[in-house]
Amino acid sequence: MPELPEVEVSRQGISPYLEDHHLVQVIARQRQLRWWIPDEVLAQLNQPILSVTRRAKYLLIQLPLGDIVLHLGMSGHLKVLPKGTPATKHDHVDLVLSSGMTLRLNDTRRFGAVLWQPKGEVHPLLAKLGPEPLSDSFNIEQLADAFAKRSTAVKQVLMDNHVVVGVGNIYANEALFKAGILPTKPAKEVSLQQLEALVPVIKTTLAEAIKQGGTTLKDFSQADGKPGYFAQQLLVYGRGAKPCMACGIILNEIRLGQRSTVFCSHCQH
DNA sequence: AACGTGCCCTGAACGC
DNA sequence: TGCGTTCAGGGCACGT
Repeated sequence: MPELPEVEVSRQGISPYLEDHHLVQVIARQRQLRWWIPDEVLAQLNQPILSVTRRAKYLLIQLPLGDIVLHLGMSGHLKVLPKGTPATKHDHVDLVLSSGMTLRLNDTRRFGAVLWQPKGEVHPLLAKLGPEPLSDSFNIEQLADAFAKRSTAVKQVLMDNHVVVGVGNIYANEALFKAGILPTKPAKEVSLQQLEALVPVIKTTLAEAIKQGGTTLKDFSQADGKPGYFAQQLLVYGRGAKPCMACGIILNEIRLGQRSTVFCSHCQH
């Protein structure tokens, strides 16, 4: 389940193998992903790779004519392997490079995507995304504004990509616990004081996970070099019915918008 | 505009 | 043992 930190660490991991190298071929074994790049575009991708960037959980492989946009979905991960390495189950796409290496997308559940964004255009799926959580445009004023008219549970609003990107279910649970906010609280009822706690919690939690992932990551060219789930300590996620690490009472687990939600009714208000 | 629900997908865990 | 069911989850599409 790549969340934003894992996507960013993947970007850092694959970037040295892609930037300033030439993309010579795209091998598609499985096109039935969530979205698929037009075939006529695939035919023109023999181009140098300028850079690898990230927007939300999308990776952008920048070419002179536009960007290949990858999304890892729920179960996707990337590996860099020598050209010709036999494909295994769920190895759906290869980007073959002039260096003799290949970027390979493996995605068991196929919630991932490969898209194309022509130079100078923003793909419709990326056009309406909210601010990056680690940027200055994600701040207390912006979040207060986004929460102002929303009576939906704050956790669901936080996970809305139009409000802020990259806060998935795990981080939403963790951040709300750390900020002492009840996930079920209507977003518009979150106090200024709580917002002032929440914004820095999100930033530091994500930044710390990226930092840990970056140090965990050794060599993306090894099959096992993918970043696993970071050693970060989860305080509430996956700990329903277990004691709260802060106060010891039993953590509640409910479903909110069909997502597992864990919280402490004593520590969160 | 805001909100709730459905759907895509595989594999693991669980129940009978 | 071998079914069938449920769950996990990002995020868009759609109906109200």
